[in-house]
Formats: sequence, C-alpha cells, structure tokens
Amino acid sequence: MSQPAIDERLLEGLNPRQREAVLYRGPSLLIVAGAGSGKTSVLTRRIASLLASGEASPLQILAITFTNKAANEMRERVQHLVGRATDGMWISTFHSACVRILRRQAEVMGMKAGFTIYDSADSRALIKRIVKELDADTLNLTPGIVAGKISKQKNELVDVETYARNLNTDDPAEVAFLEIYRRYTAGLRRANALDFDDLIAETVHLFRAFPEVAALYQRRFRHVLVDEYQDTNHAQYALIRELTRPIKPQHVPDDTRTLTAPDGSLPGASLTVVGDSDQSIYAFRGADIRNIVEFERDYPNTKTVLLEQNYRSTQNILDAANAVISNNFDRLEKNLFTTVGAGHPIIGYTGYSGHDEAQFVADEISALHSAGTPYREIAVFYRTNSQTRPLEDVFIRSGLPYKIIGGTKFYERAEIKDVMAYLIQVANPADDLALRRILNTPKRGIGPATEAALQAHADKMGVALRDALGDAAQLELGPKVTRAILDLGELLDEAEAQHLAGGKAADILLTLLSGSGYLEALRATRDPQDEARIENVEELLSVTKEFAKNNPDAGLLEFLTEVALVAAADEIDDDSGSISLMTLHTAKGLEYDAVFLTGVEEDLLPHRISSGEPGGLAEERRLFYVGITRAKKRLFLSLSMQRSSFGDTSVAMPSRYLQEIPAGLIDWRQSPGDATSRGGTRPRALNARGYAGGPARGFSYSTELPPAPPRVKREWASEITGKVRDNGDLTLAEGDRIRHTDFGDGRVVAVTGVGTKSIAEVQFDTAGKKRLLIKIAPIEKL
DNA sequence: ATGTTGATACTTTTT
DNA sequence: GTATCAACAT
Repeated sequence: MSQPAIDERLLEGLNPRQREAVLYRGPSLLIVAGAGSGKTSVLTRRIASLLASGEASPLQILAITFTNKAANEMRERVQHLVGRATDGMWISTFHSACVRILRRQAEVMGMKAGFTIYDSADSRALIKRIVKELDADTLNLTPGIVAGKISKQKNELVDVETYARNLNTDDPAEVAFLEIYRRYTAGLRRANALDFDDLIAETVHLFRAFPEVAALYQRRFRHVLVDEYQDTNHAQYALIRELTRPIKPQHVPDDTRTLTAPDGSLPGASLTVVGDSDQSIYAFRGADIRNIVEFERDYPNTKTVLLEQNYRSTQNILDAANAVISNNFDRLEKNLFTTVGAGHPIIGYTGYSGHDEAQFVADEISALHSAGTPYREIAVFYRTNSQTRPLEDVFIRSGLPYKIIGGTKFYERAEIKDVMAYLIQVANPADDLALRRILNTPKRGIGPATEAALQAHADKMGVALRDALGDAAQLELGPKVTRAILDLGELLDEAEAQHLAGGKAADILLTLLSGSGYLEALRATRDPQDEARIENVEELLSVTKEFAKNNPDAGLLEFLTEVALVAAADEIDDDSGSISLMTLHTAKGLEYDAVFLTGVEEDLLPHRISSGEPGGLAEERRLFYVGITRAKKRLFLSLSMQRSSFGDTSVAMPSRYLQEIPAGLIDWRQSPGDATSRGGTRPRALNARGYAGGPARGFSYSTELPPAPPRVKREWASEITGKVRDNGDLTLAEGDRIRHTDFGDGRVVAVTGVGTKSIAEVQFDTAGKKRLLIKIAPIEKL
C-alpha cells in the first residue's frame, strides 16, 4: 500500500467486490458487471487509484468506452477523484482512438493525414456505383447486401487478398463480390478515405505490418481498460490483443528501466475489461460474445470479479429482469439483487393503436411530472426508429418537451451533408465523392454531361477530379460552365490555403459559404422548407464556433473527425429538461427514474427479422433485458393491438417475452374502451394461457388468441389526423368548457405558457385530465 | 440543364 | 408512407 490515505478516499462507498476490482493488480482482470452494478464507478476509481498511487502517469493509460459522452464523463470523474489534471490520458471510443493513431501514422500506410471518414451512406454510394458498373444486382448483390458483406469481412479482418485466396471460384456471385470488394477498396484508397470498419481493421493491420509502430503504443499504454467488452467484434478484440502484447527486446529502448524479463523484453500492458454477456446486443455488427466468455482462456492468469449488487433499480424491476434473462440458456448464472426494496409495481398497458399507446405514455408522463419527476429523468424506448411517429404526434399535442436521440440525425440532412462535403473536399482534395456532391450544389449549370467530361479528363491525366477543375478551359465547354468550374476550383484552393495555414473550421466554412453562394441560393427559392435548411446551416456554423471555443488547438481535421464519429448517445444533453426518446440499442449504458418500454409485441420485440436468425431470439431477449434494467424507480410496458407498418395496419400480438415476467409483478391497466365494453377486468394479454402460471413452452399467440376487434373507436384517440391543426389565436381561460374530437367535453382547469406554446390542462368528463397544446389540439370552445 | 411527375421498393438495431 | 429514381416536358 503506497498511499493508504488516498486509497481510502477512493474506496469510499464501495462494496467488497467493487474494492477488489479497483485494487487488484495483475496482467489481466475481468470484471463481470451486471446491469446497474456500478461498473463505471469501479472503472473510474481504478484509473484514479493507478494515478494517485503513482503506479501510472496519465500518459500510460488508455481507456475505451462505448460513446464519446461516456468518455468525457469518465475523464471528468477521474479528474475530480485525483484532483489534478489528466492531460495526455486517452479516454475515448475505439473509433476515436484509432483515428488518432491513423492520422498520426497515415504516411506509414501510404495515406495522407487528411483522410476522409466515410459514413455508411458514403460507403453505400460508392458501392452503388460499383454494383451498377458491374451489373451485379442481377446476382442478388444489391448495394445493401454488399455493404453488409464487406463490413462483415472487415470486422473479421479479412482483407481483399485474404478473401481472394479462400474464394470458391465456382460461384459466380462470389467472384462478382470479390470484384466489388476489390474495386471498393481501390476506390477508398484513391479517395484517401476509410470507412468505419477500416478505422479499426486498418489500425490492426498497421500494428501487424509495422511492429515498430505497434511498439510505440505498446510502450506508451501500460494500462488498457475496455468498457462494454461484450460488444467488441473480432477486429476490436485483435486491436486490444496487439496493444497488450509483450514488446520484443529490439523494440525496447535502452533507457527503459522497467526491463523485467530475462530476455530483455518488456511485458505487455495490464488489461482490464468490463462487461456483461447478458447485455450483448450488437451481434449484427459483428460483436462476438465469445470475446468475453472466453476471456479467461485468452488471457491466462486472469482474475475475475463478479459484481451482482445492483444500485439502480427496485426489486420488482430486478425480479422482472432476472426472470426474463434466465430464459437464455448457456449463460453465466448471475442474480442481481438490491437493498432498496420492492418499489412500485410495473405498469402494463394494451392500447388499440400505436396512437392510443402513445397517449397512455403521454398521460403517465404528465402524471409523473406533476408528482415531481423531472422530464430529463424520463425515457421512452422502442425497438425501431419508425415507432417514433405516434409518440411525437401525441407529445407535440400534449405540449410535452421531448428529444429524439439518434434516428435521422442532424448530420444526415441533405443541406448539412452538402456543406460538410465542401469542408471534406478542402481537407482531402482526393475525395471525388465529396467533390461530386458539391459540383453542382448550388446550381452552377454543371450537369451530368459536364461532370462526365471532367471525370474523363481526370482519368486521362491520372489525377483526382479536383485537379481537373483547373483544366476546365481545355475541355471545350460553354463559356459560362467553364467559368463556373474555374470559380469553384479557385474557391476550393482559397479555402485549402486557409486550412494549410492552420485555419479554423469556422473560418474556412465562412469562406466556403460566402464564396459558393450556398445560402443565397436557398434564400432565393420559395420552398418553405428552405428556411429551415438555412437555419440548419447556420446551426452548423455555430457548431464550428462552439467547437473552436472548446478545442482551441483544433483545426479542420479535428472538427471533421469529431463530426464523423458522433454516436447517438452523445446527443443527450443532461440538463435540457426534456424527455428522451430512443431505440433500445441507444439506451444501453443509460439510466432513468422512469422508463417506458413501448411496442412490446411479436414482430417488433422480438423483431420479425431476427426471430429467424440463429441466436436472434436470445439477442432480442437481451435487448428487452437491457431496456428493463435502465429503469431506476418506475417501469411501464406497453403494446398495441394493431400496428401500422408502412401504409396499412395489421394485427399485433403481445410479445412472448411478456409471459416470462411473473404475473404478480405487473399491474395491467386496460385500454379504457376495452374495460367498459367487454366488462372484463383481465386485460387481453393476461387472458393468454400461461400467464398465471409458470413458463408456457411452445405457446403461440397467433393460434390461441384471436384479437378482439376494436369497437367504439371514435371514443378513443386512435387515428393520426395527418395534417397539423391550427386553432389560430384561440385563447382559453380557467373554467372554459371545450370539446375535443377524441376525449369529448371537458373543463379547463389551468393554462400555462405563452403564445403558440400555451398549454391548457383540461379535466374531461369521461377521459380524465389531459394537457393540450392549445394551438394545435383538435378542440373547440363551447 | 433542370424541374416535374409517377412508379417503385424498402425499413432492425449503429460506430 | 416516404425516399429514391427513371422518364418526360420545359
């Protein structure tokens, strides 16, 4: 014990297992951390204790987290714990860490440091061109399938040559795929670009091909810690493997004092991984559960610590979670427990429609909020992004503040991609894809024919498309078009000079915007949506300014890297004061006082596609488990009797996972229409055989449970009206009587907010109390 | 070269 | 229901 005083403060409030996980010292440590068992706390204190005791300097630590947000939080907490700066410590995601290494080592691997990071859409666009060139979709090789296959190969570290070596040449589809893979790889290289999967795979290849480069990082990072280890894929596994390898004597510098092995080599870095195989939900992107299951085999002499005490949820919530996950066989048995007591029962609700279900969620949220739960402590989860529609619809009408995390992101909007393409092209002139996007945006009269002429010229000269711009005069195009091309080339040159002189992203963006007339072109149109687009571009401009403020030393490349690697969960603003809506996948690692798990239906959870895949049902169950265990105090499970999926509606059945939760834990509330008309008190889902007793094996809803046809439809909110109503300047005051198309008559009990945002709280005669946004609610004053 | 129309196919989850 | 795409008209 070097400094017991400091250690004691670091261990404050930890249970014996957690202490052990913080204090253990050895080559490898596996922390099996159940949901809510305080693993982040353990990880941060472990790092803090390494620093505080002097065992490690910040420079020697590499910690990998799942999101950038988690990385920032961990850095702050470590800083707070040790009470001094942690500069030079790497806490980041796999992808961010790899980009840092690759930008630094780009020349070694024959690339330029300004390489572009292609997102899935960019990869898709490139693949699409190649598939078209080869007419490969006739062989069932659509861009989507090809993208998935290439991603899979890269995650398995199978590069083009390796793939070619093991190819079955009798299969024409395989041969065609190889050619696509080959051209895709060549295309990326020509554009000085890497896709998401390359970031990891290329770093591994770099380390393997250049041991002296690998040794640089092996010497530096003496302590490697990896969070969410159950979701690592093979490439990530290999990366960690390379980083923690012993360093050969020839790569050990003479001045190193820590030589221990007799042969002069330096032992590998100490490795700590934290994970929970029950929360592995990324098999579809190559996550291999075996990485954690077989960790002890891979790293001999591993110490394993099991954390089972849960500090997050009530016992009722944990009982439900334990019951569900115990249906997965072949798993390490663990049972979460807590000391906080049973808590509230889980609330269940079956709606007539997705809209009805959303109304239930909104009503319960209003009630929770009135009772004191802040909006930021409430989250709504769903399996697929398309489920947000009815939720948004109802939330807007109810005046509830919400934020959709992930989904169609800001950076996926066309105008943002346009402007980003300008910046990318400046940072990486070899990127033809980016240039093609902006060639005629805004309109300059450069159509397909002109583009083809430029491309042909570039190909003939063996240069990038960008270099062809300056030769426009030789191409015998019209004088107007020629001028436009030369202007664009000069603008890009000007911005590039700015970039090379160390200019900030914000300043370069200003140059590009004013020089290209992008905003003017949007202002000139009459399309009402263009106003929003202008706002978005201006928003991007303020993002660049904000970035410059937070990162004084960072230039254009750093900005582009950050933007390329934002994860959905990074968008969460802790003090925004709004309800968070997100997919179950995005929810991993987060926690909320109250959680609404919606669409707990067959074909949605489990999703119809995954139920056919090997291991799919178990993975979907883990997803359900992840959702349940996010809840601290209140859990709401809801479903609908019918679900509209692209166009028409179809009958939905309760999820098979619902019957895995002991009946006594769920307090089922019916759809109100169901209760009055049918007279029964048992909600539909509970009428299913097997609910009252133990697990019902082989039970199928589709044959046993014909859906009750929804009656008295107009009495309950059911249809999305489609168009947004506008009540103009309708004003309401306390005491007014109103009529609502869905809820009937009611009396206004309170009015809050001003202008278009004013909200009326209405006590309906039959439908209870609701909050309505006055401007757009389907109401009239009586 | 560009704008409009109509047909089509796709939606699981994400760095 | 929407986003993308081909065909056609200006």
